[in-house]
Amino acid sequence: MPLRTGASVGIVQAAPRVRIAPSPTGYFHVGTGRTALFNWMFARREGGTFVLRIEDTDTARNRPEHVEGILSSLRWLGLDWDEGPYLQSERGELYRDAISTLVQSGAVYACDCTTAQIQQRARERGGPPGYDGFCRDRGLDPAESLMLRFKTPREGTLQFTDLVRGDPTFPLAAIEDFGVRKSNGEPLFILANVVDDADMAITHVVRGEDHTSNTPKYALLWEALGYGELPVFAHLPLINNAQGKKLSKRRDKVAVEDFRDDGYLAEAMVNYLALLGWSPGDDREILALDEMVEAFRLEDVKSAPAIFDERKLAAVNSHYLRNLPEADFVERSQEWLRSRWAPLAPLVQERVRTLAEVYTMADFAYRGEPVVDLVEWRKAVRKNAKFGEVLEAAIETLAVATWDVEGIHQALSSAGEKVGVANLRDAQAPVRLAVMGRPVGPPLMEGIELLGRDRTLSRLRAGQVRLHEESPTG
RNA sequence: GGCCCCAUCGUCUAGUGGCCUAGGACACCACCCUCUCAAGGUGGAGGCACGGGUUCGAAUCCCGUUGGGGCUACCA
Repeated sequence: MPLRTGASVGIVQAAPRVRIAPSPTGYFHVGTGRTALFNWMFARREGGTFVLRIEDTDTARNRPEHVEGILSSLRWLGLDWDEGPYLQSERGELYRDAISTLVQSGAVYACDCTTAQIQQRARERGGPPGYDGFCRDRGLDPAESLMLRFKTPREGTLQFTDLVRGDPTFPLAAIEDFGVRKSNGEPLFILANVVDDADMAITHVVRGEDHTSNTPKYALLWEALGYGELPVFAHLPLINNAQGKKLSKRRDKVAVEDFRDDGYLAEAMVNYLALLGWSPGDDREILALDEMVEAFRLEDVKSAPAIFDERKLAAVNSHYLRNLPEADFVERSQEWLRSRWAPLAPLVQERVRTLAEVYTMADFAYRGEPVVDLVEWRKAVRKNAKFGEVLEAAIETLAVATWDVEGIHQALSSAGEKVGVANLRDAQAPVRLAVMGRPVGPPLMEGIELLGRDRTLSRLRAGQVRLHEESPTG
């Protein structure tokens, strides 16, 4: 049970405890990075504790190896945590206890509705989508393998303290009977989240604005569990793309590790992220970590969303790069070069005759666009009547391929079959030329895997354009 | 649709009723410096979404309109 001295004693304000609670999705979102940064700055500024908790309750989706990606991204950014990582997957007992408390007090009830049934009823009702409380009074046995839902009050309002956006008020009637436990017995996000925040004595919940509407549910659960005084909230504005939509993996570059791989310095990344939604209140734009900590106040965080502008990030980055002592610059650029080279080296070892040849076998991985050997390109086009068709088919199959050597191999094979080329080699030559620019080089599949889907596809498309330009009509 | 939130140059922001002829940064343009390109320096263009109030005075307070975003899962 958390103890908050500040309110009751009124003299000693307890040191705040904050947390970052990412879920292992396979990459570390820049928005999560910024949330982590703000939590971290707040904790450091106030002499508080920064807790790392991995929210991996969804066993069907989370992969344990993804946790390492979270840790390494946090370390790269320089955001050291004081406690954790705590894994929710190892804290099941806590959630089960909380659930049985809720069952005993009658705060929750069992529900056997399927999603389809819920939607069906909503349609017939003609009203808003969402759960209608159908099972509330059916008295289903909560001991069964059924989903458990929280009995949300049907009237009244609920308000909570939010340091960045005033104190939002929600009408309780708008909050449906949300689920707290899956039918397989696993806790749902909101339950685990609340139980852990209480157990870890979190005093300030600093998270993205996308959680604002979860907060009433959070508060309801918190109260039902008898946890006492609610934490203070701070919902940070979201980071949007140029279209004004929240950054998503599907359309945008969002993974912290992608920025690292593209050659951004961690200190530049942190500096830029800090300035998204916050400013020290004066005209300073370039700030060292300790200067940011010194000036940081949650109350100064803006409540309007910000658009992520990579050009400005690049400007901040170039500033840091220029100001590096020469020896550091040498060291860090070498380190970056090496990280790209390491996975490639074993692939070219048995092909090069001199170390100098390493360069021409590897440059495709370093350049934005490959250096295309036009003599070889034309020769290959002449020899293969289906050159263009192969590129076309490869774009289609690679766009949806599983991104590993096996998946890429399958994609290229089926592309070859689709256009009816005699053997796999004929299907590969055009792809290799388009992607690597040369007829020889590292193994195609491995090279493509390393390059990544986006760059591979854009090179194939560039290849199609080149094909047209190279062969005027006739 | 319902609920919540937001609104200063293209973008990130300063601004919390008079210091605002709205400041800075990125991007853009011009010039200077310069063996090139950068970097650096100087200057320029560019904004308070709209309409009502409140006030001696509104970017700042209130209301409305418009526009935008988030949430609305047995994901987190």
